[in-house]
Formats: sequence, C-alpha cells, structure tokens
Amino acid sequence: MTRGRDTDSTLSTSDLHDAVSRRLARHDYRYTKGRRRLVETILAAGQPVTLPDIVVAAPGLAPSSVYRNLDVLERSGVVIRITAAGDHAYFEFAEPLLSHHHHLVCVDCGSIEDVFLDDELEASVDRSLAEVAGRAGFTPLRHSLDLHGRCAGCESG
Amino acid sequence: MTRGRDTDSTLSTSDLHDAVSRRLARHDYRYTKGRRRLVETILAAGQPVTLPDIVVAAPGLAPSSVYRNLDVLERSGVVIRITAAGDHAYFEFAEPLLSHHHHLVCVDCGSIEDVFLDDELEASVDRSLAEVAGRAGFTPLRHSLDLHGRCAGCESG
DNA sequence: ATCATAATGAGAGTAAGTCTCATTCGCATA
DNA sequence: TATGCGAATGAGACTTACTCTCATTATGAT
Repeated sequence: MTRGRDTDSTLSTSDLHDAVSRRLARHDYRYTKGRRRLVETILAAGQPVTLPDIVVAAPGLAPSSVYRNLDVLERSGVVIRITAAGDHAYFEFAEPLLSHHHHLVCVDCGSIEDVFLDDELEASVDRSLAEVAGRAGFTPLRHSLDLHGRCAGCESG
Repeated sequence: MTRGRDTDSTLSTSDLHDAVSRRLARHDYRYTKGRRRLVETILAAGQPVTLPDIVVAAPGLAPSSVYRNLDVLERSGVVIRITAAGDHAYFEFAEPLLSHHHHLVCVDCGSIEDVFLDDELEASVDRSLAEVAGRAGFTPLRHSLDLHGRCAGCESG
C-alpha cells in the first residue's frame, strides 16, 4: 500500500533534489548527506510531519541537526512550518515544490492532511484578500486556508 | 483616539459578559472576578493578544491563573487560541462573540490584525471545503483563512 | 451564616526548541 | 589526488512558554 504523495507532487524525486539543491545554493547552504536524508524522509511521509515523526523514521538523524536543518530549509524556501495546536510544529514542502493546497486539521488528535481546491475559488480568495490587505497597507505574500474539525478516526472513535 | 473594536463587535460589553457567563455556566465554570477582568482586558485590546500583552495590561492578574483561565475560556467557546509563528500564542474572542473574520499575519513582527470578507466569498469557501472534507470523511467545524505578509510598519521600516 | 466545591497564585516542573563548541565533512583550488 | 578553510555535525547544556501542585481563598447554593 503506497501512502506517498506521488500523484500530488509537482516534481519527480530527482527534480525535487535538484530544486532543493538550487534553493540551498542560492542561500550559500550546502546540500549535505543529512539534509538530503531529511528531505527524503519528509517526502516519504507524504504529509506534514513533526520532529518526532522524522527522528523515528530516520533514526540516524540527530535531533539537534534536524531542528537546525529544518530551519535552514525554511529560510531557503524548501519547507514551511505549520504551527498548529499540539506540542510540535509540523513541516512540509513549500510551494511550488508541493502544489498549492490546504489542510484538514483534526482538533482532537492534531493530525494534518493535505487537500486541494479548484483554481477559481483560489483566485477569488486571493482577489478578496488583496483588497482588504490594500486597505490596511498590508503587503500579501501567501494565504493559508485550513479546515478545522474531526478526522474520520477521531469522529468514529 | 479609540482603538477598541466597538464597531466590529457583534455585542455590547454587557451582552458580552452575559454571553461569557452563560457559556461558562454551561460548562460548570464560575464567572469570577479574575475571569471577568481577563475578558475585559482582551476586549480593551481590540485585537488578538498574547499572555505578556494581558499581564502588562492587567498587572493584577497572576500569569498562572491567566494561562488556566484562557484554557477555561477556550474550552467554553469564549476564546480561541491562534498558534502563529513567534514565541507566544495569541487569543481573541471566538465566534459569534466576535463576528466571523480573518487575519493579516505579519511574517516579520508577528502582529495579527482582524479583517472581514464578504459573505458570498465565505459561503463559497465553506461549500468547497465541505466538499473536500466529505471526500476525506472529515467532519468540518470551522475554517481559518489568514493572509501572511508584511504589515505597513515592517514594510516601510 | 455555613458548607462544599471551585478558583487562586506562587513556585516547581516539563519539554519543545535553541545554543555551544569541539570535531568532522564538503568543496574549491593546486 | 592532496590540502586547507569554512560550513555542518551532534551531544548535551540551556532557555522559556506553558503546565502542574497544593495550600489558601473565594464563590454560590442552601
């Protein structure tokens, strides 16, 4: 049973590595073995992951290095940090390494699942947000649209 | 210069206290002096606030009690917790004590400002989210739609 | 007023995340 | 391929937002 996001990803694995390498180089960071392994672990997860998720899936990676490298990847625009409720922050690939999407956030267990909306809605959301932003002198960068509720497991359990 | 959210609020101050009292009672919580003062401090702020904001604005409130009571208010549906980037969580009144709205989140200074969108867009957002949620067996409760960017102060500074 | 129970607050405790620093690695150059 | 320098690593100390504990006090019903 494959749980990866092959169908959702906009890039092949090798293209992903190329893109990550380029983004790191642009910020004078090196694409080391550990960082490559970190990227592969996030990719294999196929959904937003926490630090414990990563360390469990890749025991060779030192927690302090994972924290540091998630920060490096975030600064380089490879990864974004999702600060949801719960103890840990979640990480996943940034756009456009992963195509634009949103989250189903479970208020019970804290799990986060990716979902995709149609482009028309996205466009009207951006238009409306740009309008209110302009009114407030705010410079828009990106929007986040998440649905909070109960996942199938927590609803039935 | 008044900075309160009188114009945005759906309730008068005394109606707010009534509503809070009712919600607390529904969960067998008491509306004590400290909790009343906490609610008034959040109201006076007129925007999402952190724990330090509250303690500075109301030095009489003990931090441990404020943490506990924010939790009580959240459980009772009086307040919501916004876990944005930055060190502290933000709190503001939950809907419908405060009418449905969204946030302009500054990626530089972490400040959060409320904005309001038109009902038509909200409805189509909810419709689309309900569709993808249903597909995933997810039970929707509410959505959050935030715009991330740079506030006027950080953009010019 | 009295009582049972909930709330308070000062401080200890927990743990996610950051920092330090001695060692190791990667990459550019010869 | 060898060399050297700056970046990366990792083990653990450290910071700090937040929670827990518990003795005391306030609250609301009778």
